[in-house]
Amino acid sequence: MREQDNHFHQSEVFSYLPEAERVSLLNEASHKILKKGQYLSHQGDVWPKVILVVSGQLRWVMLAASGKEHLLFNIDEGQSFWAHSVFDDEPMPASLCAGKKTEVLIWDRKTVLKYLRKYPDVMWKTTRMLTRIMRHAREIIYSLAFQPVAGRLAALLLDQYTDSNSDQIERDFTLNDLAVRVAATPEVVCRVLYKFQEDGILEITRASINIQDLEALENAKGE
Amino acid sequence: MREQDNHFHQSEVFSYLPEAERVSLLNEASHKILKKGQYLSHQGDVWPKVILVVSGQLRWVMLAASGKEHLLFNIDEGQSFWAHSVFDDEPMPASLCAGKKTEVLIWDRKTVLKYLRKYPDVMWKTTRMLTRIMRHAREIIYSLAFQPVAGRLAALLLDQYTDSNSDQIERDFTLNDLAVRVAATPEVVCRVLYKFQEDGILEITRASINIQDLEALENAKGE
DNA sequence: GAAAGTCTTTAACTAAAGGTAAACAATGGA
DNA sequence: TCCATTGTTTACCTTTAGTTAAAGACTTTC
Repeated sequence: MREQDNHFHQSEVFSYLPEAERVSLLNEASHKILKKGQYLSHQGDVWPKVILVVSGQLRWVMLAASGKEHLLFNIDEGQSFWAHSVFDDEPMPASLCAGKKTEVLIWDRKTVLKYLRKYPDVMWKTTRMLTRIMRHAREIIYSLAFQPVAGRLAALLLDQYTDSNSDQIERDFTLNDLAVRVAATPEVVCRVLYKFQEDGILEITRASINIQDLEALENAKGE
Repeated sequence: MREQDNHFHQSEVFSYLPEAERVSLLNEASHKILKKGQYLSHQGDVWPKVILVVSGQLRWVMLAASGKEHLLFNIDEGQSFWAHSVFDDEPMPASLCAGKKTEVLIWDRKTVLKYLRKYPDVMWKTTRMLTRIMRHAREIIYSLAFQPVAGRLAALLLDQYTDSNSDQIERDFTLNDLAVRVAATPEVVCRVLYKFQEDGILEITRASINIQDLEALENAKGE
């Protein structure tokens, strides 16, 4: 087992397949490298694929008619994603776009099903994965319906903070990146960030954001 | 086959089971009658059940810490619902509450799985159902992120309109019922409705809402 | 290193939505 | 019938968010 294949062997559903089958399925994957900003699939396409991000990051982005966009979640290194069309043959409800240079493995539905059909218990694991995504969608709806921008932004910062392990957050994202995640504009995000600084919750420089008062930030998040 | 069991035999996943199995599964259902406003399950409970609404209506309602609520969708007569806990044993992300007097059939996870396990292709149908719900959640997120209250309300009215077949909508719902669905307040809903009337899109009386200009309403909905 | 472009920050203004309160209509019991 | 309750409507005010514009900081490219 090659080291770079670990992500695959430990992935959410496939890890439950017997090893021999896993190896065989891995051999049937096609391989693609995306440049930053390149699209893997477009909203509206019927695209019955299963993917695994080997390195880099994909973004699951919803596009509005007006041209605005809303980033629902990232698919990071090691994570897999089962396209909606796999299950119902309908067009995709959002687009997959590389956030940086990204390497992915791709399988067709029929390839994956060929393996899953033999293992009903593994097949059943896909329902757990879909439920996880539904729960995530629920959180997004909750925060849009009940939380003002400040609350959603606080939640997002706390997310970043838990990923890194210091209370300093590197600013390797733009204000627009944040805005697209909390369904707001860069100007509003900027204003809210400086409001947090005024309240002693954050300290902002051009290179980083420091969390000064974790408890207050949790509080701003609500609940 | 009794007439009142038709809903079950034609339901989203179970209809794919062989008839003998279906009859047997139906016999294992427990039966419950809910009064209007009564809860079948509460947000936060682990509740691994599958249900079918025989008559009446259940509401899938999200509760905020503040006490506000947001109605995500209704489960109407003949529709089934697979609780999240069935798939992942985690607490339910919202509550089920009867919108009127409602009769439901209820199965435990283990009962349903006993049957499904024998039919992997039927089991796979659950993924299609979960995907349908995910797509619905996506629409809700879309409208919260990109549409103002007026757009969401227009979409909801058009929904009601397509259900009835006249361009008159009976007002058998309160302003609060509407507000809870579009994540707003009754006062704002009222204001928007009368704004629509001003624009010649609707005609409002205390008993009904008339659609005067369908195209303009479609337009207000966006896209 | 200069120029062009992108990103950040601030301000002033506008629009949208929520909160509160009060008047009014309809409904359902007692 | 009257009263209490619930739902509707309107007005006024506050808060929140979006728009526009402009200046400054940083990056990239030539």
